[in-house]
Amino acid sequence: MTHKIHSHSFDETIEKNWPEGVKKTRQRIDIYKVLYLADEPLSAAEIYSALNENASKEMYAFSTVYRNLLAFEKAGMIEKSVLTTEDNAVYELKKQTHRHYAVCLNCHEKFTIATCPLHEISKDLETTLPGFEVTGHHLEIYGYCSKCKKTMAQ
Amino acid sequence: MTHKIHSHSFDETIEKNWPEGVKKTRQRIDIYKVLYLADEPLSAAEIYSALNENASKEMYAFSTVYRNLLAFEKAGMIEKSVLTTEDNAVYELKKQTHRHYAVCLNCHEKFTIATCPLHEISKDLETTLPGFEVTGHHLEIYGYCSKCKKTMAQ
DNA sequence: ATTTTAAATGCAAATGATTTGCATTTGCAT
DNA sequence: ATGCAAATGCAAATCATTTGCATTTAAAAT
Repeated sequence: MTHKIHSHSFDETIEKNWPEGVKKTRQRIDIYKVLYLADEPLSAAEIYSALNENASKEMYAFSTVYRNLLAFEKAGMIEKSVLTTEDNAVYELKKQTHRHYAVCLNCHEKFTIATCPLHEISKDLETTLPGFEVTGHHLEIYGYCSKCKKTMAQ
Repeated sequence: MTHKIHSHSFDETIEKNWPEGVKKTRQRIDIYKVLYLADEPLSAAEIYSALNENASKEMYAFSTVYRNLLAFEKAGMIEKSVLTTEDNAVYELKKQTHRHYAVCLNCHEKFTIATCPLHEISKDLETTLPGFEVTGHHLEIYGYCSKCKKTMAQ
């Protein structure tokens, strides 16, 4: 996370997606990069750890992480969601592609779901709720994975 | 919520849906009844208020509400969910029919969505995740309602 | 390049939801 | 009726998240 080492596509991404009104600070760029490099939604604590993991840098405050996640969310850069099985929120960059998960209520393992139902739903919404502007959605399927079903049956 | 006055269909419901292993206590029956009478998911605080609203009865403890919601959830009697826009969980009885909402990120108003995509998704799941037993799901669409869009544009 | 200023940061303390330890009470099986 | 494991009530603990305030900093204005 030394921000002097930029991957080519990170520079492009940040260039394209950083909104006008959002002041660029060292900590914001680093938080953005943590989210950019993550392959799944991260909690504030995970982002905080990722930032402060590297002993060679100064530490960032927890409040800074939270305040900037809020700022990013308001600016439409990220999406926040809360899983039923977890007691904290998770955050991810808004991307064209996204995934949904089936979550095991027992072991909390997440299994990726192939389909995303947004498109059909949003069609219906246009007629049902005229004027409502959809900016995101969240789908979570829960139940028990095959492994846990066996364990719990015993 | 005086539990001596039972509506006919509440008695039937509780009779049919109360699982074997769950001990019936006064407080559990009252909590169940609050959920039964509610027309939308309730937070623990709302359930607590509904229980203790009536000055003529003894008070129930907050911990009792939480512990029993957990017990109900484990027993498959209720469903817990956390909305992105709220900072607390909400609970509702597991019923055949259920609704999803479009939530306004600004005013937090909830608009009912006509469609429920569970059926198509669960078909896909059977092939994608053999062995995973779906017990519930949660869909949330978010964005901005027409009223807030106007307000925020100014 | 330097000054200016509103916004961002760090820290510690506050908040709010939820959980837990423990002594007491209560379903319900014997 | 009796006994015991499970449920309750209360207060204190926990955990995620938010906030107040003094200090620093990005970036606009000079």
